[in-house]
Amino acid sequence: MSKVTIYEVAARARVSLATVSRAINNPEKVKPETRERVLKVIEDLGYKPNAFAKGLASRKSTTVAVIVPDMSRASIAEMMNGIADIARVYKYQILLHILDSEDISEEDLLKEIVAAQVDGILYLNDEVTPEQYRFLQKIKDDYGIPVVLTNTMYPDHDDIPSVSIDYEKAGYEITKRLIEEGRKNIFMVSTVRKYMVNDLKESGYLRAIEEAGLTPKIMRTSGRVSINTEHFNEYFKNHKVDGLIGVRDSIAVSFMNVARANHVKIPEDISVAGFQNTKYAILARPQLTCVDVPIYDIGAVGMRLLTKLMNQEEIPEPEVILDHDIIVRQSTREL
Amino acid sequence: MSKVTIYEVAARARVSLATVSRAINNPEKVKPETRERVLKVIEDLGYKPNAFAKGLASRKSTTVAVIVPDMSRASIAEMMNGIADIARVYKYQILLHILDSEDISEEDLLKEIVAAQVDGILYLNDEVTPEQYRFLQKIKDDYGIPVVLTNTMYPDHDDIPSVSIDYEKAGYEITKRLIEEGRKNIFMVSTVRKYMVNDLKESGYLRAIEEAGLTPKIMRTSGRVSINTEHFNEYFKNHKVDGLIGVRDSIAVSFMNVARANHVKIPEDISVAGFQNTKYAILARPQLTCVDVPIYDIGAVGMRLLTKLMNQEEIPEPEVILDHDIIVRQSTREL
DNA sequence: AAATCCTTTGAAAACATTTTCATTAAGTGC
DNA sequence: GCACTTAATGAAAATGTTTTCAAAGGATTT
Repeated sequence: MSKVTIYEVAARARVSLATVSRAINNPEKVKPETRERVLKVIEDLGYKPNAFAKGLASRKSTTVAVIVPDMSRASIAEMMNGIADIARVYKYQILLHILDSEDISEEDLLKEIVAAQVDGILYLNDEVTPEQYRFLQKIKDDYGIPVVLTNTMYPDHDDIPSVSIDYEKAGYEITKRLIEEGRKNIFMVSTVRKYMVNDLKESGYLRAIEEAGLTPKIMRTSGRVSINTEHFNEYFKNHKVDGLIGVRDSIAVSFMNVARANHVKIPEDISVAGFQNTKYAILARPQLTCVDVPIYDIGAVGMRLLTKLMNQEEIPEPEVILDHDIIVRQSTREL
Repeated sequence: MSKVTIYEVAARARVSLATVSRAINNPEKVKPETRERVLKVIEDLGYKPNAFAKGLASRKSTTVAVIVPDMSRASIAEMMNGIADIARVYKYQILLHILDSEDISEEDLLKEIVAAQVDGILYLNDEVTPEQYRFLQKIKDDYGIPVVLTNTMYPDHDDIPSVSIDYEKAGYEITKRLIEEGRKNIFMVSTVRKYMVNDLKESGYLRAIEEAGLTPKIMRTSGRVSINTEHFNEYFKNHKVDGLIGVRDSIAVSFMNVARANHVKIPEDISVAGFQNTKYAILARPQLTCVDVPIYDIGAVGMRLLTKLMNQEEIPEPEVILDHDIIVRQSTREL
């Protein structure tokens, strides 16, 4: 059956509770032969310490809260894999919070998380509003719970550590690549809704465009693929375009679909590039050139960073920037 | 600061601990005016009950464990959204376990989950081996923790409730559709690794093929898109094909890519269909005809079912079958 | 041989709730 | 006005650990 407690283990091993607890948590503090005996009994009885009692007594939960906006986004899901792998290594459990589309009651979430007594928080939202940032600071300061941001950053602040790539640089590089191909009318297609990471991509784009003396052209569209088709058809009827960078792979792919339906050749007429290097990029025809974001690693490194913070270890740098690549495929010209 | 306990609330409201507890958990058992007063103090102090103490004393965690094989699979991720939405409604927390690719030590996982004192378990793996099934039965029987399977089922057993669509029927219907288009050489492309759901899809395919007096042709490929290209090129050089059904959208899409690279016209020469109705199906050209699996709903219904089991409510039917649709797009002929 | 220091262990307190049981006060029926 | 029920509350036990403190015993030093 279920409930075998530390009492039974203690009785059977003819030791006190304290010794059983020590045999489990501080093995070096108990005589080897007693330890053996205790562990044998634990094994025989299939004893597993009650997590609540443990958490209550030790004031540690070995649990981290992971807050995500929407699990169906490929980047979020892949980050979860990285987080889970590292969490497993360091024996942390993951309490998952998926934010409700609109009514994100931050106050409630805060309460819930604090009540759950997590040891740390991983915040995966790629948009961090000023309110959200303050709210995370509050958790950190008032409750002493460490927080790590992944795949995003909050400019000019480094009191909350973050793990990301340099999106500005990536935006710059991918734009530069199209410029080097000789493209003159390069659009960046971003989202209507403002995301921090997309702003950074845009900054990088602008820097490259201005450096080259070209005119920046930013179009904003819905994140929804189905709407894009019409939107693109409408918009690009009146705009000259020979290069296009989507802030997400899916945006770039849906643009390619529209372009090809209009008998525009890619990459002969237009070079197209995206961000993220998801399966969409590979399944598309032509295959999509894009910035490869090491999203699994971002999750893994973020989790690792959090474990350090939870153990009060020193961290050398609160803003971790991972390397990115540019994967060149058939949607851009060769140089 | 952090730790405001029930003692402080009790003191401030000039009542006993018991009354505070009741005001929160059994409001009808305390006089309205006392309740008001207590709740006011709770509000003022920002009191939130300690989850560990609560769990320890009440022997309930209001937490469910969700076990998934790999979060980056689109179907898994979308199911999580459904699960999380329902969990939120019923105030359950989600403890996420992502199985490690190969070394799934079921024994350890069992221990971990039982130790975490979860009230229920949602098992999202779309493959359930006999060992895994026994292991789930053990959790259910030995520890009395309810378990629900989603997007899969275990044939000839109904002691563990499941939520899924009728994959056999779906396989039958989509095959029938291609037959009605006049296709004679219809392949099903399945995975090398055996999955229960894929077996069901194959059964349905076989039934339709045999009914029509055609020859069944099942090809097995890796799940990995990158490998498929070569594999397809090789295989279909020597096989006549005018219809193809992929057990996943991504398989169907990668086949279409290969076919079109070989100047095969879709749907004129070959009709192609897939399963799941993911974003891949919409981003592909031609857009993919496929079985629409209500994956969000499967997650949501599974979670709802679990809440009922956790509250010892009667459940009318241990095997819930949700409806599916067939979404006809441009990768198949019109009828 | 005494003093000191480790090592090993156990008793009991602490952790923050829920829940049971008892008590008091108030309401109801006759 | 009395017995009886019901509503509201509090005291204390129960939940299963970890951790502190003290003690006992053995080894080491002087």
